[in-house]
Amino acid sequence: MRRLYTPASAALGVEEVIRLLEGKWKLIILFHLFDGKVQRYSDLEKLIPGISQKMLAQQLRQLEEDGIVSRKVYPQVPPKVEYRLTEWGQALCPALDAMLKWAEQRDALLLKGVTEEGPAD
Amino acid sequence: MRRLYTPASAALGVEEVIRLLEGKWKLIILFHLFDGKVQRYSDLEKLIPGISQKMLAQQLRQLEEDGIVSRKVYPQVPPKVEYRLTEWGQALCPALDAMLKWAEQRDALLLKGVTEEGPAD
DNA sequence: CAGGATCCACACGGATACTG
DNA sequence: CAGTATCCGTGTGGATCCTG
Repeated sequence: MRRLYTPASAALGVEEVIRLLEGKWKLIILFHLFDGKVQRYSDLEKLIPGISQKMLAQQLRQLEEDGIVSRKVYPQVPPKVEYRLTEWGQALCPALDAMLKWAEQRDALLLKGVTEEGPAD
Repeated sequence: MRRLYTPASAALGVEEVIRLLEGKWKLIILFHLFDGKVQRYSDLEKLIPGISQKMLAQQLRQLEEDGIVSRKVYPQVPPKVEYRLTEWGQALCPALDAMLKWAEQRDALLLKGVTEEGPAD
C-alpha cells in the first residue's frame, strides 16, 4: 500500500509527487520544519492548532516513510522525539516557495484576466 | 462554502493554496493544460485514464471558480467545451516545475541521507 | 458531447480514551 | 511526552443512469 521509498530510481511522475504531499496537513507540517528547523512532536502540536494527535502522528509517519522528514528518538523517561527535514525534504523549499509566490500573484493576474476575457460569448 | 475568487486582496496563506490544489486530480488536470494547451472535456477524459466524469467535471468547476482555469462553451448541437488555464493558472507552472525538479532529486538526496544519518541510535 | 443526479463505499479526518 | 486504539461523522470519489 505505502512502501518505503520505492524500488530503484523511479523518476517520480506528477501523480507520485501529489501522493507524497497529499492531505491538508503535510505541507503545513513541512512549513514548520523548513530552514533546518527541528521540532518536537509537542512543538508541532502547538504550531498547528487545528490538527489532532492522530493526524499529526500519522502524517509524520508517512512523511518519514517517504523520506521527507527524519525522526530522532531520545530514549529517556519523558519521551522526546525530534522531527526535521531530510536533505531531500529541504529540497522541497523552492517548490513551496514558488507556490506561495504564485498565490501572491493572484489578485493582479485574476483581475486582469477577468477584464480581458469575457464569459465566452 | 466555496466562493468565487474571494473578497479583496487576501494574500493567500499556505493553507489557502493547499485548498486550491487539493485532491488527487487538480494538479493532474492542470498538467494537461499547461503551456497554453486547450483541451475539451472529452480530451481530458482520455488524457486522465483513472478519472470519472463526476470528478473531472467537479474538479474543473472548482478550478474555474478559483480562477485557475477558464471554460469556453461553444453553443452548438454536439456540445463543445474547451478548458484552458487563466493567466494566473499559467503562473502556477514554475511551482509545478519546481515540484517535478524536486522529485528528480529524490534518488540522489535520499540515498545520500540514508548513508549519512543512521536511525538515531 | 458534456455533464447533472443519484447511490454507495471507503478513506480521511476529528474526538476521546488509553498506554509506555 | 509521544504516541496508539477506537469510534464515528463527513467528504471524497467511483459507477451508473439520465439529459440537453
